[in-house]
Amino acid sequence: METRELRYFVAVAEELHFGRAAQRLGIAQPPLSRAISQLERRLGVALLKRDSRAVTLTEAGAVLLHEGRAALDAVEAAEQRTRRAAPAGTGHASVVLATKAGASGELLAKLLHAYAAEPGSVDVDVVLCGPGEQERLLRTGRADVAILHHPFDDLTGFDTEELLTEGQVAVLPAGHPLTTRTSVQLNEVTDLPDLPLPRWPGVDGSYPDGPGPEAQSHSQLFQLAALGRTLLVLPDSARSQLNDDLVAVPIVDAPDVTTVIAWPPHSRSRAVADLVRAALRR
Amino acid sequence: METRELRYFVAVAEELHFGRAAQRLGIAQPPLSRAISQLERRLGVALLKRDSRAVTLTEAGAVLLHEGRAALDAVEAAEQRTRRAAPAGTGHASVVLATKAGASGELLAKLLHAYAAEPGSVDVDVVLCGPGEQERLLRTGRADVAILHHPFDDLTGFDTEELLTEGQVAVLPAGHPLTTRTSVQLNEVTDLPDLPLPRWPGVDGSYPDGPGPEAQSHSQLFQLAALGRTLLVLPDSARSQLNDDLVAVPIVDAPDVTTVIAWPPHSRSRAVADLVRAALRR
DNA sequence: CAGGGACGATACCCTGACGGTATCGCCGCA
DNA sequence: TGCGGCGATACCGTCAGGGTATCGTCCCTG
Repeated sequence: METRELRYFVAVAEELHFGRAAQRLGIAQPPLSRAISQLERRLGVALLKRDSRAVTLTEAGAVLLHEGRAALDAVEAAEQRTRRAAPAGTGHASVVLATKAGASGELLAKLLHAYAAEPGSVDVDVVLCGPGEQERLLRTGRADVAILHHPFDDLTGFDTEELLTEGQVAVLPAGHPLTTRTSVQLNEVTDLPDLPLPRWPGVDGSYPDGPGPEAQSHSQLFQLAALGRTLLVLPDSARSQLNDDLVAVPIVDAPDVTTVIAWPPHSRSRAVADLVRAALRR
Repeated sequence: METRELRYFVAVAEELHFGRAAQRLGIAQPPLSRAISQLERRLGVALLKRDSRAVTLTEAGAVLLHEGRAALDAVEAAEQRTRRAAPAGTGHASVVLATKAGASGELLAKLLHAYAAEPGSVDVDVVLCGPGEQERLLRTGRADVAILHHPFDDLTGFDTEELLTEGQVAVLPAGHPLTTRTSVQLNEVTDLPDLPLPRWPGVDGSYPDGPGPEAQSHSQLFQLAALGRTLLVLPDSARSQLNDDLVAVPIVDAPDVTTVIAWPPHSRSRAVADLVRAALRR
């Protein structure tokens, strides 16, 4: 099976529409139809059910969508990591570490400091990205190692080491009635009609529907929270970034957030291993 | 990057010889040369160093060999699992379980029995294979779940659950001087010139070099051991398969063998999950 | 030192896979 | 009953990728 076929199938399986998929792939619809039916013939399995008016996945199609995405990620990772591999001595080697912008700042600083002190340490390219994006970077080889947050990020398929477990706090504007409390319950804050949760752009840049305000950065978030336009639920360590306008109240029943350092299980990079070791010794 | 290019590169990287690689791929040498240099141009990285007389991998080439193998495995796994996915109700679904022939027989029987008793259990295709082969089957999607043995099999990239940890024994012909001992040390048995370790065929069917006899099956192994032609080092549980001609003596300093059940981390199969649960409840 | 052989690169040709346009067939809907 | 949306089919052109022949280089050897 060629990656081209996989890409074609994944596009159709995601769009469930040959025309749109073809457009997304930058080709015409007929060759796409042909490629898919040829793939089905070669596999000997129906992948899509085309009854008039709607395209749906068969059982096998769902499997191929799932496994195919993983395979495409692996191929892309091979390509990216090869591209980044320094051509034997030329140029300086480096590691790419992906982390959520604005999260675990102190921990990260300590980690980088500890690693830099190691003998034989190389440059660390820190990539700050939006929530959930680190996982993608790691799976597609654009990053070598990442700081992830359980249970928000999907850790399946990665090797991980736990760095920190903490509770979560509700961030409220100073003066809000609940700020007099020493702790709150999750349902007390998530149901507040005047303080909806903010909305972040997805990978495609569009925003999910909902009542909350749209935000693109952490500074925007904090500003919106200070203005009483949104509620933030953040890990405990984020308190250090709050100013006087904002008050953090622990949420007693919110799930604990575990910060982990993660890397692809087959990684052979010494730099990654050293980074992980430094992180654990921190 | 297309899988064809990856396959070509992996072949050359493994053979370190364009002619042989081309032969293995069933194409002529010139198109292979072209494909590789084109790949290098597109990646912008040198993958191979061709100084006269020898082809060697560059740093980047080593990365692509490693990551590329993983990617090819993932693509093949996608293909195999899709092919095996029952076309929505047609035919009976089944799981493929790979295990080393002759190992952990009792444990396996209990596991299968426990699983079969579960509500909603499906047929389990048990594939008996040579040592180390299960891992490959699992990585390439020809199996859904496998019984592996730490530290012999490479578990990186799999989710696992431990089932059993045991010591190892030396299997000697009845009457051998060491059979009077209640335990031995590893170096006492591996250095015996009269009892070399047997040799197994590799994946390509050829035998490694060495003094030991060649064997293809477990019954051959036991027969060779009984004839005093070879030494066997096996996990403790293998004692149940020995007859009177053979005596097992515990090796005090041999590493413990852990039997695990392993599956790909992104598996979504309910059957696999049920099997693992049954294995733990066994 | 000349000749041969091993090996990868280059030159050149040819086939067919893949993409494009035009059109069909089917279905749902006004 | 005609129209529009959508996937499949027919047909055609192009170029990517495979084949053969040959070259250039290096090493080995007589």
